[in-house]
Amino acid sequence: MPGRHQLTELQLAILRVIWDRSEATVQDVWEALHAERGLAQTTVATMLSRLERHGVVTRRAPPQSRQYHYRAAVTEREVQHSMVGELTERLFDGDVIALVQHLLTGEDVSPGDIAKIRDMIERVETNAPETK
Amino acid sequence: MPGRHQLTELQLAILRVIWDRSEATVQDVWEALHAERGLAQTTVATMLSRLERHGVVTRRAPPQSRQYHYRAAVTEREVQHSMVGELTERLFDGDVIALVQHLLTGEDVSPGDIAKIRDMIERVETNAPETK
DNA sequence: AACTGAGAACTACAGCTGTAAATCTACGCC
DNA sequence: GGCGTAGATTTACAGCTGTAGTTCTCAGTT
Repeated sequence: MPGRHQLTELQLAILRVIWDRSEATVQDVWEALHAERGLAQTTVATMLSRLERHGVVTRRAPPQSRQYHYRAAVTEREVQHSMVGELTERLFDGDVIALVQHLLTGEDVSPGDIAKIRDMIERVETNAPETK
Repeated sequence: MPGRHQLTELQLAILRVIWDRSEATVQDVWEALHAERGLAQTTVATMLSRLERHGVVTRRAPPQSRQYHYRAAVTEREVQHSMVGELTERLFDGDVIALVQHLLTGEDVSPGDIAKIRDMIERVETNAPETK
């Protein structure tokens, strides 16, 4: 039952590692990130502790070892939802349509993308035609 | 020629006041915000100074008074673009389509909204039919 | 039982935001 | 020309992130 999450770049990178393998140790996360970012293990450990304090991840030590295993307490979808929601609120006054319009009229979508979106809409409309 | 902007809620609120009237004093911003947020004038002043330091706004004192007038150095559209871009990068690995899909399949868009988006797409496709 | 090493926990610190009190400064008035 | 005051500037501080060194602890090895 997570509320609003505003996660930073690094926090997301760490979470992504955990999501990918559904459970990870400090070692695992460090191995996955240190090539790109050159972080120290203690940095990763600190971050994971804080994320736990914030209820974003949970941890537990398996019987034989005292090495903690971290699991996500929030799904990627939940995080996406709350972060996109927050951005929409802040930047478009909560108007999702305005956000979509921004995307469509921006220079980041190619005509091909537009076509894809059109198809997506078609699918959504036929699958959920509860237009009542 | 502004680069990446990651603005916070308060910073955006302040900018929005400036955008709305194209030029604003500390007083103006304070008047617009203190009802909602109960900020002190000095708080607003501090924020505006820092925004100026970051190049997000500029200021100038008109001849007769030495009360600064602040103007935005970035447009709302630029900010939207860079913030949405950043979010897309972080959360959807830069895949705009994935973001749109997230929006379409989430519970925030009603069937009516979907229809609006369909219309928008139609307009975009006919206006810019460079599908070559 | 003492020793060591791996991993966890604690401590530290700079830079940022939000918040605002305290202080400086210069213009217009008596 | 001194003085009040409006507004700007300076100073302050807590809480957060990113970053990491230092220290503690316990389990297994001689």
